[in-house]
Amino acid sequence: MQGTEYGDEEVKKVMRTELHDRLVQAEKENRPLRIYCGYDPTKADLHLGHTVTMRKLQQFQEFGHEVTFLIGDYTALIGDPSDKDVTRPILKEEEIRANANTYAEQAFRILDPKKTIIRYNSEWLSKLNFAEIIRLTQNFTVQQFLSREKFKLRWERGDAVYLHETLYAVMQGYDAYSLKADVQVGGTDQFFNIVTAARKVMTALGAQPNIAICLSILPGTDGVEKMSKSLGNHVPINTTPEDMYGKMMSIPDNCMPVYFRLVTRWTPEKVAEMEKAMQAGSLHPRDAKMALASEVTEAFYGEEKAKAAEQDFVVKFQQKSIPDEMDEFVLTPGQKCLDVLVDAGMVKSRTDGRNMITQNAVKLNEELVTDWNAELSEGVLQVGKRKFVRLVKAK
RNA sequence: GGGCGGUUACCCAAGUGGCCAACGGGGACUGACUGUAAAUCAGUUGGCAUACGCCUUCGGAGGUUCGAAUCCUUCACCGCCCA
Repeated sequence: MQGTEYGDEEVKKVMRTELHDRLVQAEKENRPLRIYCGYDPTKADLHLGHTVTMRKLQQFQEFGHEVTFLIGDYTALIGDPSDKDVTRPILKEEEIRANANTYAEQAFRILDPKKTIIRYNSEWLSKLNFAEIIRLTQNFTVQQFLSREKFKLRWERGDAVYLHETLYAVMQGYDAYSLKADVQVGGTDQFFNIVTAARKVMTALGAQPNIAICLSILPGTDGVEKMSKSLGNHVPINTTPEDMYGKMMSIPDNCMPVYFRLVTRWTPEKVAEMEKAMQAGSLHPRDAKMALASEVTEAFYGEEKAKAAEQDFVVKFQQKSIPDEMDEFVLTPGQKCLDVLVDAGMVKSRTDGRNMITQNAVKLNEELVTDWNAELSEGVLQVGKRKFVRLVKAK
């Protein structure tokens, strides 16, 4: 149950008991538990935040349970109103399909492809007829939806709450029913969808309600907002080991504990131990964060590449020396420093380049460049802390 | 359908004829300090120009004026109220 959060101790207790009972029941029936988590293919790239639930799925997988990775191609037609306080733009079907394709591939960096069942919810949702939908919605009152925080907020502000948005939770409930799910994994923002909607739909249709595993929301690299690409505080999955390691090092100290629980493979004992050591002062927060960055990077890229990424980080940022690999830029005779900065894409404009130079941000071979008309020789040109380019002469 | 209010740079937001490339805040970037943490201090944040200055920008188009983000006309979008 590491990293779970229900906002209510009672609910947590109930879920814990139910999970225990269900395990016993499944054992008797000589079958594994059926676990699932749904992902709406609304973006092309996944980030670390998405992997929180995948990691939980993976843990179940390790214990031999049956895991379904559900791609919400049909729910993506609506877009989950849970995590937004504004109406979502509606995606085109082609976009959804394109995104869906990249999802599974990225998910398999965590989940075992051989043990994972991939399903699309259009499979059953597209077959429902109007009468069936009416019967499903009879289980809910408008008040239930209006009392949800996100809808309530919009209601009070006088913003639109569209009728179709209420169907999202109903659809998710029908997913759980169709999959005969024992357990549904999701973020705390899924609490309503899982606990209220899915369990109700399942019960109404005569099935055993599924058990919710709600996980805390992973904050972004700013340490405050929920990780999301649009806020620019995300750690993408499709990136380089160096970038991933570096991004991990930029998270604030105070959100390390959340990261420990949500994105590492560490046991609760190990986490407790590290936190204790940090408090006692025997573990430097920086070293703890490096361990965290290594662990996360290793989970995606393997031990060897993670070690290399760490080395790269130490060299580049802690010792502030110049990295081995960087892009090359071929000098043209007569080209001034400012031209090089602009042409090599190191600065966004000549004005910006001038500012950088006057702010002592430009170095050639570790020597400050103060004249933007200087003609540069071969070597390594650096702007700010992390932009490097190797200047070479034309052959 | 009628009345009123709004649309300013990445975001929020001030500006209601010249002193406006446009106050302030947030964010971002750079430097100092450091652990690519936090906090703090200093600077930059339309483009071109090593300066003087010039050019483009305040929802779109047109107009008034020596001069417009600011006034007028019109179009588009958004919000509030009445029907």
